[in-house]
Amino acid sequence: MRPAVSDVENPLADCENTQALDRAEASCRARGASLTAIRREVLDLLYRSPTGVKAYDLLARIKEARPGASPPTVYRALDFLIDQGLAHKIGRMNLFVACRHASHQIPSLFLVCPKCSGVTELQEQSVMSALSTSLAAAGHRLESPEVEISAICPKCVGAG
Amino acid sequence: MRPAVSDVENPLADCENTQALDRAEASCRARGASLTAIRREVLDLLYRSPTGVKAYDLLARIKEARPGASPPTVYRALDFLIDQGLAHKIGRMNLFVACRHASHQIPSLFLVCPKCSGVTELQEQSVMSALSTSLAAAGHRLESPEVEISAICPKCVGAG
DNA sequence: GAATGCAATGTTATAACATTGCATTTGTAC
DNA sequence: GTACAAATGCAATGTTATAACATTGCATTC
Repeated sequence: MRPAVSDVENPLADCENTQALDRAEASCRARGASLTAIRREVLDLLYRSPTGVKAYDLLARIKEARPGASPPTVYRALDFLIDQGLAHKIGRMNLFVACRHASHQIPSLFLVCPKCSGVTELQEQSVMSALSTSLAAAGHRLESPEVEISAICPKCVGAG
Repeated sequence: MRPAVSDVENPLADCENTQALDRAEASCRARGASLTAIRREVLDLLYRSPTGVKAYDLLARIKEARPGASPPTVYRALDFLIDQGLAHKIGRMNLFVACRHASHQIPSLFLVCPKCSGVTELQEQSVMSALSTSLAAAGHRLESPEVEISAICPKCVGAG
């Protein structure tokens, strides 16, 4: 199966993550919220798992540094990050992913690969405007900026 | 909250359901599969719950007639119905719905209301073609004919 | 500097959702 | 009627998520 968390040491990526974490911290503060140590650690783990990670895998990783961590520890952090627009939940797969897009003016598509469980975030104006129009016509209103779609990823398409 | 299962007696609907069940049985047989009693009962319960129903609510209903029923009883039936294209699972809500469209040549949108958990199935050519184009451009291939979207339903939009 | 308020976290337990594995029965082809 | 596959019964377990309550740490007020 897929690794729970990116397993390659990569100092360059670490550096990018630190910057992203600092930006996230600033944007939380700007909203009067605080990216505490736990939340920052969870977000860091999400950044290191670009194709999504499960809550209990996160818990296992968090426990390495914080042996007392329990399910609520990670679920609270995840709820916070989702509230802050820093992460998304992929309902179909019970998978959590960091949001790579600074702000969600445009709703995102999440392509979930049913073969490898990988998640790709995509922003497509054309799809979203067609969607908005159809929803409005049906009397519905798009609520969440997250639309999940099962789609086989390029790697798995190739693998057959 | 919403009722687990449609609670109004309605002989007319019963009749429609019987016809739909018979059609479903025929289409299974045509594919070399068999819509057994349990599966038929589960599908019947799905038909009576147009906005979706949870697996353990189904289990409770099934147990009324079959006291020995257990989680695998309903999950196996649901898996079968999904394989046969007679039902869908809404991952975000752990909700199951009957499919109202005879065949899924066209993928369906499932509008899941985050307020009342109701599910509406919608077929929109324009959205789906925009989606197919974008996915193809990104190297992905739509796998499941089911696309779930969180959207507030007309009733809840009105309720504010 | 004690008391208060409050957000975050710790801790335990349990609810809710889903699957595995294996024994038994049923249906059906030969 | 034997043999085989499909379906079901059943118990246990695995997985995901939340409830309920206690504690900590820090800022503010008195």
